[in-house]
Amino acid sequence: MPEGHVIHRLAAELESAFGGRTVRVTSPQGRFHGSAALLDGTTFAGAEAYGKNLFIEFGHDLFVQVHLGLIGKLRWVEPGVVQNPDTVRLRIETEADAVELRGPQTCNLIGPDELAAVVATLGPDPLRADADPDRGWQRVHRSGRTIASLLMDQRVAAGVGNIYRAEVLFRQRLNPDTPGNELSARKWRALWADLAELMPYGVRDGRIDTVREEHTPEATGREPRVDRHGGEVYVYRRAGLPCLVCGRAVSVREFEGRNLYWCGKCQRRR
DNA sequence: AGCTCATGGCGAG
DNA sequence: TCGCCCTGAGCTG
Repeated sequence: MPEGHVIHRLAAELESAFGGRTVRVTSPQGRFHGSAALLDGTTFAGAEAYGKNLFIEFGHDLFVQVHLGLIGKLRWVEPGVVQNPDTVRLRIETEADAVELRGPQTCNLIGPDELAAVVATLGPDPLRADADPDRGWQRVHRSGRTIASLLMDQRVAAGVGNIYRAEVLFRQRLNPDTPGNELSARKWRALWADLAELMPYGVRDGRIDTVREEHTPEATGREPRVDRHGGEVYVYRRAGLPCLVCGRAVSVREFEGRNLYWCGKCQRRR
């Protein structure tokens, strides 16, 4: 379940559990064994998120780059016993806390130069204080690609994924097919400001909530999405259900290999 | 028990 | 644009 908010939340949790402590580092699965052996017994120096990338520093200038991809998970577990070791790529633990990494797209031991190179490929991250939204705009306003495509491009806004894309486009009442070069600077700024407002809630709560008070299913009498867990959203995975604002059935279509959700009535305007 | 899908991203063609 | 990688939850049978 990884969009940027999850990664930032994990970075903070890792810091608070392991910061400054000597840690056990292993790869029960074996696929990261060589690197884990190098890190075992070192000091956990810090963890930081850039978009969907997590960088964990051990000792001095030894970084593990983690990217969860679509199915990867980093979970807190009981210290001591390892369940299903065959899928645990990386495990970090002290006497008090343990965390396990399964199914990551990336888990690499890198140095500061490689870290800088990865960060250089990323656009501004709405969750970072050092983000410069204008870097994203430079790409958007020169592009004939649609805003739906551009928002999934990590060079435009690092950390945004399929849920935040759908939700922020809905909240801004923006048609997903609007070409970047037809978007006004004002609309881009509003889009960015909305992401910068929404995503910290995701970090704080560990779930994505985007629905304003007056539009909740309780307030409107309309169905929430069927998923049992997860936050309250306007359109993501609500295809066929009535739009929480206008009542029209929410649309879905496959776009660039992913499901794109939107309301054909609220988001008519480009 | 098996199948499908998922909040990503890459490389081949 | 497609296939592929990694895992596990939530279905179906």
